[in-house]
Amino acid sequence: MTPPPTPKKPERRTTPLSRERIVDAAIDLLDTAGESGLTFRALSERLATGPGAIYWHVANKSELLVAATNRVVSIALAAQKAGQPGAIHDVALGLYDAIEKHPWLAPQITAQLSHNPTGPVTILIFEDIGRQVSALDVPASSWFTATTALMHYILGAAGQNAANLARARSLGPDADRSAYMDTVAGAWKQLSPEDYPFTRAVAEQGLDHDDRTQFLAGIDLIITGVTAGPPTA
Amino acid sequence: MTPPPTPKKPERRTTPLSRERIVDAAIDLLDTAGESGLTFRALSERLATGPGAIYWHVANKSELLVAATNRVVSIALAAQKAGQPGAIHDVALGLYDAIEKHPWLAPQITAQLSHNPTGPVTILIFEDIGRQVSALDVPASSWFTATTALMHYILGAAGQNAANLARARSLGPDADRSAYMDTVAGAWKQLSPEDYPFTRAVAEQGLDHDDRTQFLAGIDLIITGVTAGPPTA
DNA sequence: ACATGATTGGAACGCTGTTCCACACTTGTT
DNA sequence: AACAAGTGTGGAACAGCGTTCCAATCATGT
Repeated sequence: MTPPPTPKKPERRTTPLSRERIVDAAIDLLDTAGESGLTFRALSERLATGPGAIYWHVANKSELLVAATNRVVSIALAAQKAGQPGAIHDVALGLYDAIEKHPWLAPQITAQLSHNPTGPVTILIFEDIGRQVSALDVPASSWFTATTALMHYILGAAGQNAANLARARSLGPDADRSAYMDTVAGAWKQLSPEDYPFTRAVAEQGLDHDDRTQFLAGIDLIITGVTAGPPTA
Repeated sequence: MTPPPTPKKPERRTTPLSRERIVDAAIDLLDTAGESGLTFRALSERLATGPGAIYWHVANKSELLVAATNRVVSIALAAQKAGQPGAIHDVALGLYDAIEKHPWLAPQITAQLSHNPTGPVTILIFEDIGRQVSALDVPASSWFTATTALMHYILGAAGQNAANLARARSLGPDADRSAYMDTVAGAWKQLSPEDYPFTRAVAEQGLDHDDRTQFLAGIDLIITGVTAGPPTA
């Protein structure tokens, strides 16, 4: 509605290269080209600049990865209501879906849990899961254990699922997760019955083909443990 | 007792550079110099050879990491007896100790769970944990969920603990885990009570200073969930 | 004594994250 | 209107990485 040709603000240039734009491009690159696809040269090209310019806005690659992770996690956890029944499912599925959409996320989060336990990503997730745990009817003494157990299960299982999906897709666009799980079960059935009786037995009974149901079963298992048996603190 | 100078077997040369020796050196390098310390050049130097020679015995770095992981995990899980009460604790602590001794192990295992779900490391761990689960008095339908939950918790929690330990050591040789946990709790107490009520509450009540007890509490929590509440399959 | 094939180790290639610096552009002051 | 200052840019250059290549060496069968 106001298109005079360069009036007062000549608009520095087309899209002036901000930290936000860099993080956006980084996330896009990670999603499309994978973890190893994020390089400063590829990023430069996509942003139509040189590698040096990026370093004006971002200290190094590590900080860039933290920022990208933080952004995605924040969005995933943004819309949560506390205290409601099934609220843990919402938080868990929020992370689950984010990790499925961004397969690089799970390794990144676990790496940041290790390298920076007081960092924003760590606290964001811990707080969000923990809030649902504290709404459960359990003594405060088991909060930490319960939250930790849930967090590790969510990140591990969701990461595993995302990896399975990515692998299934790489085997051909027609093959879905279901077909891929059959492949895995098939491989497991080849194992020696003497050395690997359990894995074979599980393979025989068939792997679950509904990933979300399987994931939530694990969540419920832990919740059951939390509410059923605090061993008298 | 038999020191004739080079009798029949002149002994090719001092230590002829086998795949086993390479893996040994790699593990040593990972333990002492960390994940980023394992390079083919450092490895060459330690083995008194060139980078090219290593490639005769090992296809690439990825395969070398798989072999190193496999070796350490195999040893950690070697002495396990099935079916005994508390056997899950033994398996869990076996992995826990191995990860504490080799801080690079947890990230490696989770990466291999993703990249190669039918690989030896994956199956080794899954089988060993699962065997203890199947000895529990639960229906076979919950075996997969229970084993998965335990596996992810063990790897996540043990990895976190190892990272904490490494971090504590890097802050000074006198500081132990206990002092480090106080540091973390201190940082958490600085958080805004409005945005992070749960994390603050947990920090106030103090973090557990006995890492193994804390770890086993999580294991027991999951086991309780497994035995108490299969929600009527 | 020779030929063969299994090993070795150093040089070289392409890639990475990162640093450096000469250049443009915007802005505030005269 | 002209200039100084400082913010932002982008391309060149560096060290180090995994990996490949190949001429030289060793152990061995003939």
